[in-house]
Amino acid sequence: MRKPCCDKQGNNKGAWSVQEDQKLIDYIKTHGEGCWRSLPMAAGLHRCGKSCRLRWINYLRPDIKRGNFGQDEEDLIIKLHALLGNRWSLIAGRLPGRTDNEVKNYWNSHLKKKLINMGIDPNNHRLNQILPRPQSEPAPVLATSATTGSKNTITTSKPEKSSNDDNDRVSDTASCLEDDYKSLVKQQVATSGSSNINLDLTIAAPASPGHKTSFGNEQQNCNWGKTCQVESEPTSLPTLILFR
DNA sequence: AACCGCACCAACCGCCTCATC
DNA sequence: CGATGAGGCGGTTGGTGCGGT
Repeated sequence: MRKPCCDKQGNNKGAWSVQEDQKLIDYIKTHGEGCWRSLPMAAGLHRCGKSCRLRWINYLRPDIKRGNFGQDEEDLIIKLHALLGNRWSLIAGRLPGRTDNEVKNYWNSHLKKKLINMGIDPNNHRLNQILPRPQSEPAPVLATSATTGSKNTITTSKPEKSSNDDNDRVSDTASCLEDDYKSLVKQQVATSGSSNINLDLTIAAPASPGHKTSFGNEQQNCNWGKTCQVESEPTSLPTLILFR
């Protein structure tokens, strides 16, 4: 068993003070990110490196966009969650200025409930058949098969952890869905016009500098490493349907 | 005014992956 | 090639604020 990295006595825990924030900002401005383990001592912080990293990435980074999520961001999160499951860092990488923690919190506190209210299972993005839905509600995302009874519904998101260990990774299904996603992107571009949301699924440096994703580590015999360009006509109707 | 429940979100914890030795 | 360290990720927790009773 490995010892925890933050077991050092005397390290601060809990909320960060303004002074601590300033020390961290000053240090990173001067020396840049990296070497989180040695950063606290160098910066004069009584924190573990992990805590410093989290604080910087989730709160102090200058390019962080704070405030409410826009409707386009919401939609994108839902779509990406359908594709990727709880891969928050990947999803956040598609949302400029948003952090994985923020996306995760927003999902858990807002979007999950929203989907449930719409009669959609947030775990698999499928329509709950028994749940009645007000007529005035907009038609939810849904796979064509969910309403037709076809078995072609693609279950993309990561199900509960207990169900299957393989589901804890970017599934082959997800990579197979890339084409569906391309279609969705194409639709989105056609219907909503310009957007500054980065819909590209390139597995590269995300929106913010220094924010690495783990995608490079998860190529898994697929072409995630390539820029996903919308270049071919969809050969079939996309399984996932846009909200709007 | 006091209490309670809920929602939100910052931060922590444990595990995983990758790099290095 | 296994052991170890560091960084990163996702799940969970705890503090705080707010609205309802």
